[in-house]
Amino acid sequence: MTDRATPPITSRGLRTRETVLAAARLMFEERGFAETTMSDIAEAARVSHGTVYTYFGNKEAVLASVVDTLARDVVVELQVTDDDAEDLVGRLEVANQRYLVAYEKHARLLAVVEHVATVDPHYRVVLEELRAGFVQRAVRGLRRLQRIGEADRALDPQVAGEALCGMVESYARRQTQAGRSVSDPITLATLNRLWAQAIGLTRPALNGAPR
Amino acid sequence: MTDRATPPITSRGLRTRETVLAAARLMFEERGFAETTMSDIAEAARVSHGTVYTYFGNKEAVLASVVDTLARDVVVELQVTDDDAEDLVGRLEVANQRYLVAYEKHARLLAVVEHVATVDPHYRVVLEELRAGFVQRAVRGLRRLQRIGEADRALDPQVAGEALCGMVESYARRQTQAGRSVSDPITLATLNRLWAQAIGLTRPALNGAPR
Amino acid sequence: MTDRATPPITSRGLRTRETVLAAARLMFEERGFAETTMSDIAEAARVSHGTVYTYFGNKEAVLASVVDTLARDVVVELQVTDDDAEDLVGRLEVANQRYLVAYEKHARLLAVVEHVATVDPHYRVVLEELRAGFVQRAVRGLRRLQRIGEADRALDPQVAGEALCGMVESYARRQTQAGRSVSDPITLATLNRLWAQAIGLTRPALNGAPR
Amino acid sequence: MTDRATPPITSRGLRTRETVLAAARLMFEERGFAETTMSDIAEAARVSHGTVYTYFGNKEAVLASVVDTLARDVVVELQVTDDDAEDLVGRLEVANQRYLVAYEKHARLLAVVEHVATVDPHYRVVLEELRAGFVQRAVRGLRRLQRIGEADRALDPQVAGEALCGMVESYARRQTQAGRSVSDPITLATLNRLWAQAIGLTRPALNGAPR
DNA sequence: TATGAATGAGAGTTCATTCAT
DNA sequence: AATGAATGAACTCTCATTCAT
Repeated sequence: MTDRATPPITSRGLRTRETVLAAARLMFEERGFAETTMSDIAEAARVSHGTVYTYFGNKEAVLASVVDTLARDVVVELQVTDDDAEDLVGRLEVANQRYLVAYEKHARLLAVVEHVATVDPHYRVVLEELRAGFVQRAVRGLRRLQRIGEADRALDPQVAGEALCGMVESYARRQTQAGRSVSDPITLATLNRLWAQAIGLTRPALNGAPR
Repeated sequence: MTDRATPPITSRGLRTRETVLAAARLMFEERGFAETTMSDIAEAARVSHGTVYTYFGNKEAVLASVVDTLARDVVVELQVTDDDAEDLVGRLEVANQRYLVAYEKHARLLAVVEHVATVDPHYRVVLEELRAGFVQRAVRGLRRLQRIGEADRALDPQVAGEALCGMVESYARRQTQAGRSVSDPITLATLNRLWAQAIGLTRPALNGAPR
Repeated sequence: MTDRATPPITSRGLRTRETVLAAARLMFEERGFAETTMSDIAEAARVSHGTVYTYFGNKEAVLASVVDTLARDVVVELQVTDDDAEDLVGRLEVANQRYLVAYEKHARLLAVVEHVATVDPHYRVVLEELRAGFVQRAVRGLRRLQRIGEADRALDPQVAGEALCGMVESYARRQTQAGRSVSDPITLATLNRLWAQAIGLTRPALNGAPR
Repeated sequence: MTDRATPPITSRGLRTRETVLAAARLMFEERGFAETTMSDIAEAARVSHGTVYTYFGNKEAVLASVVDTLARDVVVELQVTDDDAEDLVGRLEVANQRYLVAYEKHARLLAVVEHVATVDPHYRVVLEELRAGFVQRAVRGLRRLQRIGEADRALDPQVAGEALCGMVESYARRQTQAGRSVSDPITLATLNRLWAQAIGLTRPALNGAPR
């Protein structure tokens, strides 16, 4: 009941904590949360059973920490610099590429989070936030294009933004699950073209055909 | 060792089996497979603990049966009649609507299947097959439109088909998870329009703007 | 609790009872008592689950009935007629042969009884009685031979009788367990010769060497 | 799946393991293997339910360990030193005594092993090996006596050896089961005399009559 | 008489968590 | 800080037995 986990003070403790965290992530990815035991984690980290409890109050806390790290990483990886803020299409393409790469990297852990999210609302929020950056950029980009008359004004930007981000994510998920890579240029080009045409991007802005 | 579970013979047995199956589906949807206990199922079905084992050899077998029923239902629900085979866009719209409705109905169970699929390859196949009908229809439709010059020939039909189906599924998933309905006409119209424009459908074939 | 088992009245009932009994014996022999389930018995008898309870109040009662039949059979099989009552050695040889044959026939069930006897004293008595006939004949025979000066008078007839019967039973058990037959003439001859020499039977009474 | 039972490292763990093992032996002896529950063992060892699983992967493993200990003990207890290797009869008498004492000590556990051996061939081998030493000594002894003309050459030494060892074991079993001791000098003397006479040992080698 | 559905006590086993060292 | 022993609640599954038909 009492939270017996204390933050590590010595550098040795810090190292151990990191080791456990890394091991936990690996195991969660490999087996899912419910199917991973604390022993699995301890074994993978090559520490004793009880050591995990030195740093984490319980199994839930381990997951929370793993997901926390994930969230931090993803935010960084999806960052699109503001250079060349006017090239909206170019920014979209960069964002999509970043997204595909990041998704591929974290796909297995994301699947775990998605599963626990069906039971624990906290993780629903986390997922929401992870996606928010990607979606909001898309929605805002679409709005701007509609305003300057370069995108189909008949589309609800929120619905369209979410749907198109979903398209990319969904494709990434499917490919990743099937063990196929998703960061190849052809896939990227096709998705970009679908996206651009879907929002009715007027021709001049469009790059050449994929392949 | 031996499969102690026998199919019911009397109508009473049949009724009980159905009750258990329905209860199991509810519990799996609510808590996921690993998090549901056999007692949960028995309680929900208002039968004794052991009765579940009268009809299902073990927990896995219950899931298998639940998913089997799901698969049967989905196939029927996604069926698009061959009437008006020439109106490709109309057929696409019908298919999308069917899909959204079916997805909404089965979303929670599908999430469960998706989770167990990460561990058990058998369920990967099941999911694959569930999606196959929807995706193949999309891919074939796109190919036909490309051939008659009414869709963008620069697109890889397989990638595009999968991506667009993914777009619809993804949208449905997100909305459903957030507790929002997905079968309203505006959402449908927007998704249809995105789809149509994405594949570069020439204007005449396109219905009016959504809203 | 209430003894729901009623003795069968119709001939059809009698037949069913016999079928169940035979099936039970087979299963007990094959798996032992604890490892045999009522379903095993029902299945082997090709009757329904509940039918067993029509004739036997519970699992214990089935075993009791099986063992009862066994006891009756064994008594008959070990019977040595009183013809030629004077040829003591001949009678011994006949008794030994009878015993070996009977043991081989019932070995597997006897092993079961021996096991339950470790827990249930009732079966200890049953085993005692099964052996009693064989042992008593040996003891009485030895006493008579000692009296007429044809056997070693230094032996305690009770100990010797039990030990020699044990020798035969033990040999039968071992051979049977190893899947070897025990009713061949060489084995019999060797055991007879050991027995005869052990009690110091004076030469004239002894038959020739085995082989 | 994985063998969660690890050998103890600390002396405390070692002590606990021994306690559990001893308790298990007691319970197996008292009730047999199938009839003993893991809770019985835990209770008898005064440890918690789960502690048994700390040291033994499952119930089978507990039995295996108990039997392993038994086998080691028996080998030591049956050892007959090679002193006075020429006094064959003396050695036989020592071997018999050792055997009776050892049998009495382990009778109940042996009965358990004999029962599981009917189902698990591994234990058949174990029993075979336990007896092998005793039987082989007898067979070899008899062969040597036959060669030097001091034993009945008409006997098949293998059959005779097995039968006579069986006689001793059988007697020990019966007496032990009936709750009587077996290590008294009269029993021993009688068995020795029966054995000696059975193999036709010529008089000079024979010690005086029992009693 | 016979059937098969239903029951529930109880078995083996797992594993998150606590504790003594 | 780290270890490994110990715990016990909770789980899956079995099976003797009862009951309605």
